[in-house]
Amino acid sequence: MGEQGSRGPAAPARLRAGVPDATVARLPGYLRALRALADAGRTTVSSEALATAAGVGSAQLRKDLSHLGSYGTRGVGYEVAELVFHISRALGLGRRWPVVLVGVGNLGHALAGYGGFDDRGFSIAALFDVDERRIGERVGEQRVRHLDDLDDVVGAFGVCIGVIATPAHAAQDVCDRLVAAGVTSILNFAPTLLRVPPQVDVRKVDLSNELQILCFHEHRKGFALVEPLLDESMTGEVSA
Amino acid sequence: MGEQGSRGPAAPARLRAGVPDATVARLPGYLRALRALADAGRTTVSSEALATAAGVGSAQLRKDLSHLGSYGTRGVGYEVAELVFHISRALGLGRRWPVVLVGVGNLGHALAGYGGFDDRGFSIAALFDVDERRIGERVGEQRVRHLDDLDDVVGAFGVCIGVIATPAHAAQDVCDRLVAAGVTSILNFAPTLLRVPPQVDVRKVDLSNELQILCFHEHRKGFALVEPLLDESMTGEVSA
DNA sequence: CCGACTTTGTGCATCCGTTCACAAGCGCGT
DNA sequence: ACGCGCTTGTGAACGGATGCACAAAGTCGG
Repeated sequence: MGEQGSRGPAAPARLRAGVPDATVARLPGYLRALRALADAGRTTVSSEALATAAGVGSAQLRKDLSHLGSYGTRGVGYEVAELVFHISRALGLGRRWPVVLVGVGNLGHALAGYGGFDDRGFSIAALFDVDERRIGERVGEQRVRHLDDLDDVVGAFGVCIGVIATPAHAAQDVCDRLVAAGVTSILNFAPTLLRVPPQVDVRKVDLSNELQILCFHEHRKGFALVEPLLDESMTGEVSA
Repeated sequence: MGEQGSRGPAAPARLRAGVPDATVARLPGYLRALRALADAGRTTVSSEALATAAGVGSAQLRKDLSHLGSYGTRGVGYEVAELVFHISRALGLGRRWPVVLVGVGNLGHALAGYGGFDDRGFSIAALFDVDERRIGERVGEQRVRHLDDLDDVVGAFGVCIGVIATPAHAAQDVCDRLVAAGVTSILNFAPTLLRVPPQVDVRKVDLSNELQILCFHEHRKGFALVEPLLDESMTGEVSA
């Protein structure tokens, strides 16, 4: 993607196209912090205050926001409502996004009942499973449908986001069917690497991975206490 | 930090201490891919094959592994079992880590029943909630205990990892109690930013965040189809 | 109307992570 | 025994992200 030439002063310098991934990943956090501030009655907020509320540095916050445009007032700060609007629009939350969820086991139930969906901008278009015993079961406002109906639902609602909450062994097959039906963004809770065509985005959430990462740091903390600067030669030959 | 002089062949150059975070975050993925290979009967694997299985580039895999040591054989590849051992050890998975889970709602149930825990290296030391109606309920092999018992359990099992699966409004309080009890790593499923002392690690998993990030890319795809190179001037004045 | 104070937006330097490309090392066939 | 081909490990270039520090720009009080 070639974005060049921000030099032209006549052009309003729209760099909307080039929002770095790292920034995008933080925008939802800013949005949440802003909503909390709005609920608390604040109408304006400084970069310092918002950054603290979102858990980042103020310089980083300003740089992130600068990628969306100049929506602050120097000497004052940002207007909360305005910033919410602009961040929402940058994230594409202007419309309501229908989402399909596949796999209505323990996790699927939890996700379907989670506030995170209907909360802001997302609605569950349908729940799917392949287990005959679950078909027809009511979960929230939806009834569980058979995965074979996927194409119909995706077509009818214009769904482009799918959530996979199946066991690992079924995930790739479900993924393929989602992609075939036209879904182009997938959130995967199954502990498997999904193979998808290049135009499809996948994000993975894996409990086990996260625990192992925490575990590493915990492990290091332990060593930091006992032997701050020694290398661990004695643990080098446990095998054999 | 100062690793220079690979010229000295006598010094074994132990850089175990300096494993980059980005590398650590990928190690669990390598581990999973290696286990899959082992289950398939493979005893050795090249960086190219393992990288493909883990969804990364081969150069990145080799560099990541080089941070743990030199456990490959040139011209051959890596021995699967050996690599599993070394990565496991680097992650601190040599022992079994007890974990406490707070919040036994929909999500808590799902997490407790998830294979990811007992699967590899983790075991649930106890489940906690504050809702009297849930105290005593059996979930898996555990009974739900009251959060007031937290200190006892953490002390008795030497727990240092806690998982928060409560509603957002309760998360900070639960977090404080976990930290006070001695927990130093927290996996947070509640959509809130947790305030913790600097020595405590927090990782956050947020459904809504992930969906919004996907949403952004989906949003961009839509524009890419309609107007590949135009900037979106007409969407600039939706307000007012 | 002006000057002092506040806060944004951003150039710049730095750091970290990724990728390339290749020399070093190992096994194998002859 | 020896060279050939394969794969690792890593130096080095590259690109992106982070944080600092300050000029630009606005508000507010006098």
